Amino acid sequence: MEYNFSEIEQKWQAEWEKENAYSVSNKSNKQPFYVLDMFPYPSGAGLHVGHPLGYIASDIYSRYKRLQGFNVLHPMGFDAYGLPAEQYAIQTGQHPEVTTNKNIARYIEQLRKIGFCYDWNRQVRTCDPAYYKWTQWAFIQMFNSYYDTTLQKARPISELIARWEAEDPTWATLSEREQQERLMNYRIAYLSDTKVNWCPQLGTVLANDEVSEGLSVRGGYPVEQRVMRQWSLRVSAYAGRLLEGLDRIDWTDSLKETQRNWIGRSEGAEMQFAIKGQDEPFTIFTTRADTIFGVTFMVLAPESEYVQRVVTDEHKEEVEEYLAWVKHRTERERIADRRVTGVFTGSFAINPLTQGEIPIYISDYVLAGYGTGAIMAVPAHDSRDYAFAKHFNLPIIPLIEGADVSEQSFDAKEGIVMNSSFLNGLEVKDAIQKMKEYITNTGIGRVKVNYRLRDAIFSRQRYWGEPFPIYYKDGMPYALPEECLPLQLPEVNDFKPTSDGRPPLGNADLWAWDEKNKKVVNKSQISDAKGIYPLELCTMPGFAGSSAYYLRYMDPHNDQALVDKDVNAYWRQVDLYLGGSEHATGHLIYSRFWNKFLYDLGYVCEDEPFRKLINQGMIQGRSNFVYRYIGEGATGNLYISYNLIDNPEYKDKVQPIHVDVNIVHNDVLDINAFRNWMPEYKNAQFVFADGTSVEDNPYIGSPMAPKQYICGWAIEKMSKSMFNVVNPDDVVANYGADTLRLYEMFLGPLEMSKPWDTNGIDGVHRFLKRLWNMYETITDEEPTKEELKSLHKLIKKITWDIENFSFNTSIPAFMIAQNELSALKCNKRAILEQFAILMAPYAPHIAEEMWHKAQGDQVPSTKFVVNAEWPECNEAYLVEDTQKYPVQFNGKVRFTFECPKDTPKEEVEKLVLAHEDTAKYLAGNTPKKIIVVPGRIVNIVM
RNA sequence: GCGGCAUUGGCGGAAUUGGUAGACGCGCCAGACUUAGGAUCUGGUUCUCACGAGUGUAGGUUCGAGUCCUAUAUGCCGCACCA
Repeated sequence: MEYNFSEIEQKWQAEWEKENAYSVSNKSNKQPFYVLDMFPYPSGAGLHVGHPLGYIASDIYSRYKRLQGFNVLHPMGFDAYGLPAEQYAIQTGQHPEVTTNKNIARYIEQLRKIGFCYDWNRQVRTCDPAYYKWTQWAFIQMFNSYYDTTLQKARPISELIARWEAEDPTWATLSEREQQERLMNYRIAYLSDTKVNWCPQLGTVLANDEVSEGLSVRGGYPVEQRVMRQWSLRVSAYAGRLLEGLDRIDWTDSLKETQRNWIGRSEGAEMQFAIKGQDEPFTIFTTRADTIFGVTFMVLAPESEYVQRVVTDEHKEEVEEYLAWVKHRTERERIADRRVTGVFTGSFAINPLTQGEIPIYISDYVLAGYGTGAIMAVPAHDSRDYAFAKHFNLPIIPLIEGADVSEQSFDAKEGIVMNSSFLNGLEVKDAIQKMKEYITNTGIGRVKVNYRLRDAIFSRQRYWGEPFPIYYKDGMPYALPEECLPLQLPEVNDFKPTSDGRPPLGNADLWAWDEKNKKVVNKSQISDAKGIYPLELCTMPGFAGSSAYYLRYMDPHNDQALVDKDVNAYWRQVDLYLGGSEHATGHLIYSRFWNKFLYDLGYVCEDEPFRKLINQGMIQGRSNFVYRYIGEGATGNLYISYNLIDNPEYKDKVQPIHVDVNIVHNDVLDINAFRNWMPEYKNAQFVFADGTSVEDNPYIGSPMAPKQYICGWAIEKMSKSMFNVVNPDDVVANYGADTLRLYEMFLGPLEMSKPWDTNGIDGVHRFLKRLWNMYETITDEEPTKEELKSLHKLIKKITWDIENFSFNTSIPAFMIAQNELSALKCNKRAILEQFAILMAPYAPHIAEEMWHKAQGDQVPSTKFVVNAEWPECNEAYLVEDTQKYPVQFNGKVRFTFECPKDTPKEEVEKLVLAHEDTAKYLAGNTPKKIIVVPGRIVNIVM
């Protein structure tokens, strides 16, 4: 019987849906297990074969755990807010919600076809008010909390107020506005004037992880620095805990390193330097306190608040000029042009140890956002200080024996210290330690740990995002009462910023807060007297909605809490999280921060959200090329087969052109499809692999004309412009979901990046067909020792593979076992039943069918596949069941019809001719021949 | 510059705790069935005529190394004027 994958897969998908087979209960005596995929942003392009890689792996693991008796939570949802839908809205006027819902529908359809065991009842969408209610709720909690540095955790800000009321007599004397301003310095979600990454083309602010090399990650537009009043989240308060938490979770080393890098802990000292002629000293941060005897100048960041204090009158003009110049430089220019720049302030600092006078400079190589925005420069032992000293002709004092600083600085923290008074003769490491003790004891400074991690800027000047549950009274922000959530995103008639440059929500009319009646009213009514105030115009960034979605899946329909306490206590945390490493410094930092915050306030029971995390590799595209002849006498219509392009007559006379990989099979071009692909290739002529141009027969590789045009190939990013996008729907239609699943796993180790190469998928498909045939007749005989041995080897191997996420090595194991059993002519029920169960996580549809067959269930299927070829026909239909799909099939038609089992050859031929589908396609023509071959494929040749 | 990961036939890759290197698949070669093969099945396929050699390169540890150590090269990824 033919392996009719599409029939089998549709049948079981419908069955699973009908039975609600994968819905999960929060009440169970079983042990819980939570497997999560990073939810996708539903882009307009739909899924390509790279997307399901991780989903397939997590699905295998989920099904395995389920078969082991765990209660497995395996949900899916959509990260629905984002720039592309909004950009599209600006261009077309189409509401982002419409676009987004359309894209989501397409994603769901694509995902369903692959046979995942998601509990769709738990689907979440970040743009759904019932969902973003809890995003806004979390924001209010952050607004109403502060970070207690003694307890090292977030506490309600009411505790801070109570303490000030009790201990600080000035508190009561402050006006409400002054009190609010003071509180703002402590809130975990706070408003401040911050230097931000402003992207003019996108018209919005971006977080650090959304900017790369001075360009926006989305769109690649230039980004400049600007000071704006913005919401931020005090992520930096959690830097230490985010770092230390990494030691307790099971993530890959590379990902942990990336996060450690991003958090950037460095242990050093803060030291105070007096300014000559002033009372107040200023503070610098250094990790090399031991080099203080080599300080020959000081440098301030241009934005440093110390600048105005130290600039003398005669240098004022020069300094202002420099500051203006720095301000105008974009981030990109700064990165590209790293020439030494700077200016002298006219002031001198006093070295606290030598009492020597040291000139103070301003330069943009010192960053305002790190440490104190001021440094002591030791040119002999810091390459940046060295370059600066050389440029301004400042002295360089070597402090380490044997270090040659005539050409470059000696940055290494090793060697014996010299020229350093009481540190002389010590190893650098010991000198650092001794100096730390010295400055602590003398009070010159203190030991300090600094982090590179900055607070997350949380405002976006965009429409398509969560509105802030915030209104402004007397210029200060106030949170909406929790019971008023969600604050729904209002309608606007224009998605662009307003003409006076305010964010798009400035276009909304119904956008003011009536404090007394607790409702949204028209903004024309705004008046302090009536207690009607303006609402915040910014929306939240993309990471807001994705920071706690894993908690919401636990209890998605709860309208009383983000997640019920008991439910949270049952699932606890994500046991296995799968997704791309591109989220290492964004989502995976923010989520951990968000979770730790909720943990501090007692809303969740685990400090870390994701116990084990695996990064699946990216799937790259494998592009195909044809080679246009551009040598002498070229018409632009001649294409040379890849195997010939190095021949002397063609060498350097061909131009590679991307060709759609979907009209290339195993690197052989479908020449008719190529001619129909685009008008410019309509009259294409070829030099085939055999070196001739004669086309005896239009069928590729036909025996009557063994003409093959071989394409070249290259590994590139999968993208539309390279014509190398492979759609999973096409693979499912041609080979079935089970083949797709097995093949994606078979490609290589999950974590590694690898190209999608369709060559080779036939091998996996063949295996399934062979396996299928083993279930033709099943006996109740006792299995032999050999057969059992083969099965048990397989059980051991598959178990090990899944436990170790080594899915790629399972497919060979299945193949070997199938081969062995088939060599033993094994068709015993006991064996085949077990085989089906082992296959179930990997290829669930065929496994269900096989298992039912092994159980002796009636599984009727008498369909034949008919392949018919029409040379003249460009359009044809693929008929399956009762549905009719148009296909571009190069003059070939494929459809199915029913016919009793074991019908003789001649009888089948007659039946084919008599069949109504055949009649439809024959359209009065008489076929040259009908061929029935052992695989029960019927070929009709016209 | 700092950090992480990788490197095995024509190709993707396997070798799980230091123990027969190249499993399995693709491709290729030969054969069978066929008007035909683009279907299916069978056999072969690291290199070398062979002796032998062989896991990027050079050393080391070991009875034994793809696997451990040292150095080095190449590629990919992350961070990067972070004091």
